[in-house]
Amino acid sequence: MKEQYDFEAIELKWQRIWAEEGDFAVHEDDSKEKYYVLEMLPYPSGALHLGHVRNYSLGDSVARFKGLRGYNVLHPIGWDAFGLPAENAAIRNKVPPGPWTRDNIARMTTQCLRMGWSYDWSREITTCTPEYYRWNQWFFLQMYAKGLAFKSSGSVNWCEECQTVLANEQVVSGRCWRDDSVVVQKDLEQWNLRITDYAEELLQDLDKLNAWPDKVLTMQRNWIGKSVGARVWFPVVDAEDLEIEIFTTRLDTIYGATFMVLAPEHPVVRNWLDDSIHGKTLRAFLEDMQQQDRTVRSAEDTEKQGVFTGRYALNPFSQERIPIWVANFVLMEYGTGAIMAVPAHDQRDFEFAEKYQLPIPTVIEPADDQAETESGRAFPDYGQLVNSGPFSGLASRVAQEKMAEFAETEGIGGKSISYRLRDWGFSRQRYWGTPIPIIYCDSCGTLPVPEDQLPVLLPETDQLGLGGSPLAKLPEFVQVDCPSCGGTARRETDTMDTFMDSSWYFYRYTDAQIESHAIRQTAVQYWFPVDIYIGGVEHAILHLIYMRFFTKVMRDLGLVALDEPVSALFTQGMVLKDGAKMSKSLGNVVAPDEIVSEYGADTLRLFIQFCAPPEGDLDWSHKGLEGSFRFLNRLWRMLFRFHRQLPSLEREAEDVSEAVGSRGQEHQSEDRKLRRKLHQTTRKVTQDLERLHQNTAIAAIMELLNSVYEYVDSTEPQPDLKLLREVLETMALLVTPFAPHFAEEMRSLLGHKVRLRFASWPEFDPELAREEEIEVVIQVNGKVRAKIVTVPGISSDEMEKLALGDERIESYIAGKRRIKLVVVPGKLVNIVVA
RNA sequence: GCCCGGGUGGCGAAAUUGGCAGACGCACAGGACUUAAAAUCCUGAGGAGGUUCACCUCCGUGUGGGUUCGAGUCCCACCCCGGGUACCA
Repeated sequence: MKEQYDFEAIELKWQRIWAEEGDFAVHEDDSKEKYYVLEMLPYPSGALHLGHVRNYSLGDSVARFKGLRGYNVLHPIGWDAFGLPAENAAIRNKVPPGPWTRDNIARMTTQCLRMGWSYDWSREITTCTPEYYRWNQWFFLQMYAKGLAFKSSGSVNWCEECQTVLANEQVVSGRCWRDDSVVVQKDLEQWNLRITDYAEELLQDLDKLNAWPDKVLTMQRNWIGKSVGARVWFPVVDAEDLEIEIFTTRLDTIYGATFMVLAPEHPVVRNWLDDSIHGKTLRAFLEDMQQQDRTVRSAEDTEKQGVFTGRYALNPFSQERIPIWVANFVLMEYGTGAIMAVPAHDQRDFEFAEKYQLPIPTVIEPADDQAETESGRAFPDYGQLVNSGPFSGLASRVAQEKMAEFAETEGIGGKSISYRLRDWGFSRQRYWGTPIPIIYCDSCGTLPVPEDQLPVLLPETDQLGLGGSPLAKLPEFVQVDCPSCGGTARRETDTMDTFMDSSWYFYRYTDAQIESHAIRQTAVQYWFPVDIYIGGVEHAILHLIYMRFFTKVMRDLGLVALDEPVSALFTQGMVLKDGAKMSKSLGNVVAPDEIVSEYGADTLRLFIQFCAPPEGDLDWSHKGLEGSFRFLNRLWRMLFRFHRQLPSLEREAEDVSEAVGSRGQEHQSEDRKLRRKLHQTTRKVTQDLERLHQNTAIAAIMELLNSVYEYVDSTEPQPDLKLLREVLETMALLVTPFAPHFAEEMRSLLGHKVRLRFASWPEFDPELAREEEIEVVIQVNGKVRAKIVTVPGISSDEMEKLALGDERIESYIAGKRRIKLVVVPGKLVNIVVA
């Protein structure tokens, strides 16, 4: 054993052995309980950053802990390799996306190996390979056949200068990030996936996800945004058969609807643009709206803007003629893209009505016990109906029921449920993604690519310049024989949203090599559900809802027998630098490589898990790394000091009394104290790891090491070597989840011939962990006035007696009247006096 | 704007259920070792004030209120920071 802790030699040595011996390769084994640890797969952006290090070190600590606890652990990794950054890099650096991505993967793989994470690399997947993405295409075809994939018009950010679609990220305050020209909204035919068919189930099944964080459940619930209300058709005056459908959650206010508002994108608006009086202003307004960002447009503090269309509708309840407006604050994506405006009882409608001087009649009055309406504001609460024809006098809730019934019998509407959730806009006018397997034939129409012709290969190209869909510019890709008539046809040139790739990859891990099918069902049956899924909280909505949706689709296709793929979710906090998300554009990325070469992977892994709780954000600072490095060195020195003297493993079974007896009685209390600390620490670390409190688990191990130093000091020159050996043995196991190379080396130095893979997590004895004495706090009027050391299990009566009898307490209560006395068993006495 | 989080010493943080606020670590200070320094080992420490120091008092978990014998923890209002907002992943 060397005196110095040579982390590099140790880490490289064990990484080699783990790989050679295949320590992390797993297979389905019915004799063991399985445990599937999944971390969100990385996007190969270039190099590992500290966010990755944090995520995967946490996952690895869980995987190694569960492995030591006897589970058959599946711990896979792969690459989310399609996406926009590769295309941006291609345009910037003139490197095609394929090679760029593959280079990044190679580099990041090396970095992962250097970190010593326990992945089963034989299951590695890369989503940009035909072996993977052909199954994206296959799934798409199944969904197309079931009507779950469909085309519809959708609006995109369009840059006239580049003649191309921009991602939201590429729009910087309304302008193109490349040439600073104004971005407009443009309608394009787009593929969609019908996630809204599953809206109710996605909402209901959130209740099954007991081991998901509440905040994620809440966010998803709000995202799905179920609202119960009614639909009503408003006939347009002087337009035969034309009716506009609205959705409202406040049918009870319909007599107060004095105008209608349509979203600028509403289809009926297009037909009114030629109106001789209003057409011009209408066209100008719509053009204006094309340049207004959608999130800004709907913001409450955004100035409400609108124009009158020149048309009127008939309020089907009051039979009043009401004007139809178009305005920025109504969105096509929500509800029906049209609202009945009730200015007296909706704040946005109120502001709009005031601005454009529309009538604001009151139809709801507060019930007697409610506050008066505030003037200058809408009254949005429930109350009692007035000026509402036959419904006047009813309470809001009752009126909603009666009015919905009325609408139904009259054939003018009825009860309805609306969701905020929109269908999944699935196509991208980009190159670096999975080609959508669709063929357009002038005579046969839209046709799916026959399954036996999959995959539709993405051609390797560097023709990425500006303008339109890159694939559309590759004739050899576009031209295809029609699978039906054999004539000349065109391929779809849009590619899939990359969220497709990450919606089912975790199934593929269970048999990553299978060529005949997307997944092997027996493998999925064995490994699923995922026992814990660990990833950044920034994925709380999109990825995690698409993934849930996809599982339900797969279930309905008969592929899996699951409603939900993931039983427990852990959302990790972000790694920040100076209070902001680390990103290349901010130039605040910290590279782990330097840290690894200066301190080693174990120190980095240990520190990144020690310095903050895993669910909280971590503002990175180098300070403190030294402390984790010091801890490992301190442990190393203790080992070095005693490793030659420690009783050998072979003699471990021999009688303990021999060793203890020979050193007499004098240090028995120190021995007991250390043994107690050992069992307490094992208990604490075990419990903390079960609830993913890695930071406090590490703190506990540090405390134990401090106790060992104290023990060695106080028992000098005769520490109980048998006990010392037991402590060091246990510590090797306890640090394994955080510093596995160190642990492996430590065990080998202690004489173990078998590696951690064959070891077991230490047990603790609650008897030995029990404290000999406890401290009871005595408060007077809630202030700590004394502390009394006593025995565990003391009764409440005795505690009270001790408290009242304590001389320090006497001066505080003497001559005062006792009002109350609270005893918390084993902990505290509070005497309340006046 | 809307939805979801977070705010505790000089710093990262801890505090399973409402019960001693500040474990553990960093930085700092002092001591031991050393010719010296580094490293190491040991000790100290929330802030203010009093006593002349081993004791005591008050203040203290973003701000202001509230519930409670007792609040970092629960409730109400507000301020600041972060994430998401459907084409970044």
